[in-house]
Amino acid sequence: MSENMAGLKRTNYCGELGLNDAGKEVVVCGWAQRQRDLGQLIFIDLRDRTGIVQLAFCESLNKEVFDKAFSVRSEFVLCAKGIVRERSSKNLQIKTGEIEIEVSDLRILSKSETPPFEIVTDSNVNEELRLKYRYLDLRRPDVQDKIIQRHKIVKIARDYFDGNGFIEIETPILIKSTPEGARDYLVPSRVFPGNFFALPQSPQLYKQISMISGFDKYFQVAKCFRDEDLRAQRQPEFTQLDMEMSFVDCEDVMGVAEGFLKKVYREILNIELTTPFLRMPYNEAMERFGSDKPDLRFGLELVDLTDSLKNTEFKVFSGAIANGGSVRAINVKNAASKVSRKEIDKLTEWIKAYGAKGLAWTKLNEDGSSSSSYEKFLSENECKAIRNTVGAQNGDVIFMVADSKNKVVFDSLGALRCELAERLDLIDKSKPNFLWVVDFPMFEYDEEEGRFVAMHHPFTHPKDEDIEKIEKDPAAVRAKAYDIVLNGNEIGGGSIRINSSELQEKMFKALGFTEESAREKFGFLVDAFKFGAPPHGGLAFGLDRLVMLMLDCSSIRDVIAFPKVATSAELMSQAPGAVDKKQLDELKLKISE
RNA sequence: GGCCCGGUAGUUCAGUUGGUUAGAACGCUAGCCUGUCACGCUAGAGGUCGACGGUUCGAGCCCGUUUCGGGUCGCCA
Repeated sequence: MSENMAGLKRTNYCGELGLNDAGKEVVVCGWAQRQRDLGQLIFIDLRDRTGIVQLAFCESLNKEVFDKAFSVRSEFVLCAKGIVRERSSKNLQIKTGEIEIEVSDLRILSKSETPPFEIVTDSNVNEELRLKYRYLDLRRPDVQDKIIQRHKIVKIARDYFDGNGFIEIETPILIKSTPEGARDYLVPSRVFPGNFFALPQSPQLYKQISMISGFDKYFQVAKCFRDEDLRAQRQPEFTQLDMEMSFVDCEDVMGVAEGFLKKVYREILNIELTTPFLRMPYNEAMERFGSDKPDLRFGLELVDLTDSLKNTEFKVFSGAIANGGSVRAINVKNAASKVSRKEIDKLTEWIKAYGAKGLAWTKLNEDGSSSSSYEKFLSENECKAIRNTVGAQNGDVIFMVADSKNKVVFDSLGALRCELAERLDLIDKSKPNFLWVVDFPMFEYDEEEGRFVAMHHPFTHPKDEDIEKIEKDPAAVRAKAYDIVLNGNEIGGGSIRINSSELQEKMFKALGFTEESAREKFGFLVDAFKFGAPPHGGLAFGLDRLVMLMLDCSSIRDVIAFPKVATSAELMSQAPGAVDKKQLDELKLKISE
């Protein structure tokens, strides 16, 4: 039978004891990390969230307690009372290694089966098993530490925003579905059979409404939900640090966000960030890096070869250009000896995932010889022009993509750029690289829907000078939107919002909403705009992603206590699960076979 | 939905060209041990090779299907 703690009260955490405590009687609680039985002497390492302390048991001193210690196994929950003693043989590798506790009273509060994996730092265990036994995985100090760091980051966020006059407002989790954007998680209504709530993809509309209500500065640690497929950096259920401010423009919001990052980096990582961060227009980011979230820790910039190649006989290039596309290249310095022909062939296959039909390349060897996939189809002048334009010298490798869609050229070369930098170890990982991408296009054309859709969301304010183009030339309208990028990862984004019902209606029209559908979906917001809406704007950080990058993790699952796997199932609780027929009946739902 | 990768003792892995009884380390169990701290020594237990089907005299290995997990494209206003 397990024992209780009657008469004992914890006095100290394990990891906090030291030489200063020598001679004191203490009570500690925790899990048995390991028991070492030396015959007439037993040591137990006791672990709690602060660290480990050694308990010592001597058969000749206290036979009853010694016998109890003999029976202790890994992960038993113990409570021990004893005197802190300076050790005769110290272990300076652990924080509490100068002392031990000579135990006079030991309680086995709970026994444990042998755990399916050892509870140690840096254990290399299959993630599926770790997630099934997440409660054990979370006992591992390194795993636990990430969750504690996350707590500290959230605490800093609350303090920072509170200190700057923001008010935390909880917005609803059961809301109305708005089928723009990501797929909603739906919750059936019992009271209104056939009707559904949606879980919020973000608190967007409510935080805007709270501006209209006069709260002026809003903040929330907000759970958000998107029923889309997962990625290493994406969970269906995630947390945003969400904020909104009134009477501001872009720079004000970005300044507040920078202030937060500065504070959190200083307090968590002891890194002093230099603000303001670089601002880069979207068009420049795409042209130079093929990405709206470029990683600026390395070069490998894209070079536009369209002018040199528009008249070439080689139809792969000239055809792409004639159909409205482009030919662009990356020149990789001194890579000829590091990138084999076989690897290039693999990259050619790899890049097809991004829509590229192929990967053209030229390898300029150190000895002046060269090989190329395309030069034989080009004139000597064209070959020279390419080499000159990209600035290639002996030892370099040129990669090129041609496509009639610029999006394909940018996406594929943008991805190739990052892949090559990773493979060739060109990334300066010594410090974090922050960047604002600004001046996003207001609209992008959706071929499937056959209409323009909002790139950010339909409440984004266009740049004032572009408002007149909304009807005539929607593709040229830029938005007062900004994304914050860290090391090539989007960690947040926001915008100044529309605050006039006239402009909002104009936007809905440009997006192809009929008056009725706009009213049906967002009528309450349009109505609210009619009653004195201040100019306002805001931003949301993807908290999970920010924490992941700050703690140098490769998966977002590492910084979420109970994450979901690729199928969006949760392996520990086995969610989602079937429900009783009675529950379905109450909801007037039937599961079709 | 597409493509790629993976699944062998509790764990991490090895397993040759398809060939006798599938191995190692750690963990676990028992015994011994008074200063260990990744304690040590001795002995032992532990396997549906993810599942199903096929090829074969013979399958952990080859083929097909499937399941679970990872990565990625689509998707993610």
